[in-house]
Amino acid sequence: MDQSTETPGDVRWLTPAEQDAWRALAGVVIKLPAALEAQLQRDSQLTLFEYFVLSALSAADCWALSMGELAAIVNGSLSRLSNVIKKLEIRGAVRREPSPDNRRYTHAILTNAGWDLLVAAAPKHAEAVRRHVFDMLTEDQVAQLTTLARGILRGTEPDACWP
Amino acid sequence: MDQSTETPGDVRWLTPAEQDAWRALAGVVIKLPAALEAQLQRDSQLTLFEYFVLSALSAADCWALSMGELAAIVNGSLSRLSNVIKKLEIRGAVRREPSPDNRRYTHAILTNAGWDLLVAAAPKHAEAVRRHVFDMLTEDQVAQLTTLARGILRGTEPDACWP
DNA sequence: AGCAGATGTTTCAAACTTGAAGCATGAGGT
DNA sequence: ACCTCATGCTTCAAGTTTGAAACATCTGCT
Repeated sequence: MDQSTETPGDVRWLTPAEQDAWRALAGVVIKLPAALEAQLQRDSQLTLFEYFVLSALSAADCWALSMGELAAIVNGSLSRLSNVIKKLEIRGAVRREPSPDNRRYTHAILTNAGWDLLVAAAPKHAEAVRRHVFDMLTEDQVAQLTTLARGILRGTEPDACWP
Repeated sequence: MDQSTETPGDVRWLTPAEQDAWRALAGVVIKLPAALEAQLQRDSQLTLFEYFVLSALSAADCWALSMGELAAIVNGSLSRLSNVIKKLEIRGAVRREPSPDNRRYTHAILTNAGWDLLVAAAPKHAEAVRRHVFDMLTEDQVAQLTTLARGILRGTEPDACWP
């Protein structure tokens, strides 16, 4: 409400080169997930988020993770995850049970049916990722992409700064 | 529904290097917009999408664009845009009127108040983009990013292929 | 043991998004 | 001129996401 007191003199605006980069990056950030979602939905009736969830569980010990751990891995809020797990549970792809150690924790556990669903979805999803991303890049560019994206990710993590 | 007839032999899975790149890119695609949204919301009560809308209008001739053009520029569905413009209109940042040429077209037009809102929001938003993205990259990396992102964008555009 | 607070998850209402259906205006054929 | 279809936008219902509050379990203090 009070940003009219901003002193414009000290703003570091983006350079033209940075503006170009930002436009391109913004496009990717919007369109890439949309394209992958569309493919997953069409071929496997899965959301990208649901796919990440199944994928994360399949990589975990005993195919099980607590809701909190899982939410952190798939970058989603706890309440969003809770709803999605509920949906996947109804579909039979996942089951929930309280941790035997500490009954505050709910374990989300991949079922065999969930594994089958993931296995069925994976090939076309991998193809889509390849088509949309890696077919467009040289090997060197893949290495660059990894470095770049990790750099940006580092910049996104520490949110504890106020102007 | 019929992907069980998939022959797994010919799937080009991702290489380990590609998997690394994909994990990093997926992180960026999720977290970067979330971080920018949070800042805009906090400082200017604006969605990233709303910011894009105001920004696109401010760059247009006469501060006006038809709904369809605007939707294409900001990468949103027409119905989403229609709702958002309605909200911005209530807020006084935008006004709508039918095109004089062809009354099927609705022009969304930036108001002075909308311009002020954008100008007030821009400095902190630019700072956020800089902090989250460009402060993490060297000048060379910015150039790489532009090329990479444009490549990926090209891969995302032509969606007219079915397996 | 008993209780205050911390921790992990779920639920609820409000806001948002989506796709389909509806509405309005124009263009093209007869 | 009339009718039909195409085009541009809006609205509606259904589904999703969010943040806050509720709920349940555990921990540590007395």
